[in-house]
Amino acid sequence: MKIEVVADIDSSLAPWIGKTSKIVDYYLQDALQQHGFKLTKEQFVLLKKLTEKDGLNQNELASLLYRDKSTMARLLAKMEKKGHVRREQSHKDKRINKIYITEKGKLTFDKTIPVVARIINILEHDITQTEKEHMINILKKVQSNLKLKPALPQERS
Amino acid sequence: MKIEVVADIDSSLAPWIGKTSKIVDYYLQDALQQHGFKLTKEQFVLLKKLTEKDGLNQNELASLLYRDKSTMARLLAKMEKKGHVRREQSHKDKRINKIYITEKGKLTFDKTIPVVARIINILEHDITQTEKEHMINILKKVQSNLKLKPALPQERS
DNA sequence: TAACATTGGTTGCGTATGCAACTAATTCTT
DNA sequence: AAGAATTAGTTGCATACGCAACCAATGTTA
Repeated sequence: MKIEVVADIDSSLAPWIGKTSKIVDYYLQDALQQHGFKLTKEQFVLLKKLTEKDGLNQNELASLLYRDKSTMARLLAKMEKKGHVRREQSHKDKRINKIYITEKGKLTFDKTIPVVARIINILEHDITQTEKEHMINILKKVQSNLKLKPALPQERS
Repeated sequence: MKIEVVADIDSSLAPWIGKTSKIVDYYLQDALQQHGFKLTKEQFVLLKKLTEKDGLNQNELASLLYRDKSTMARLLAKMEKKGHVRREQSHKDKRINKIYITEKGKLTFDKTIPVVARIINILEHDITQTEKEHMINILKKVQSNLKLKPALPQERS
């Protein structure tokens, strides 16, 4: 009887999603290191977001990247020290730090893109466009199923 | 041109898998805390594995759960201190610690299962069995696409 | 306007994670 | 059998993560 429930967990989506995500992260991280970029996956994602939208504050970034504001604060501190990112206190509201990507950050990001793109190509090998879309739809459904329930740190990405 | 590549990344599977996994983890963690279990998701997964197979050594567990042996060592130290797990040095090979789940560990695990099962039910709401199987197959394909390439810490789960 | 509430950001804490360097035990080689 | 290589586990280090408590600035309300 207990065994049934355990089997249920195994045949559910959750462990598959989790495990696959872990593997993807691992390869991405590995690729980023091997090519001499001292970027972590998280730092790459941050730069990507900043490339799309500059001048957000820390909370907004945390929200968009689905992390706690404290995590974001520390990530930004590291990135600022490395010179990839600039923190600028707002004049109107002195509580707010607006975040901008620097030239160095842009450069690093551009150099990193092909590496990431390569991993993505590998990982999607032999998967059709239809399958991809189908899968993304199911993933969206999983997300919205969970979004309905309790409260998350913040919003979506 | 750069924008194209960025768009490529966004429409690929990787970010969807990652984000969904993050959300699932978050809910699982939250549910485990809310019900007064002081278990983390990792600790739950460890107990689950031990329920299925007792007496493995640390490296084997690390391998099965897809983590570095140092991470596993520390997780086990915590679980041992809590009394969920017992570490027993092998007589034949004194390097090896065989890991056993304790009665307390079993009890905790059993009480936790319904909580996890509930999250799984929520997350799979409105997803058909066929869709589920289809999705798991694609996830398997992603995993094997990546497994072919460089080297991972260890083996599969 | 003074008191209270809210908001953005920081910090301490506990956990998790992988890598590299290390020790002790075991196995392989010569 | 002695020396070399391998293996299991540990530890230091850096990063990441969320929560809770906190501070300072802004907003709200009485």
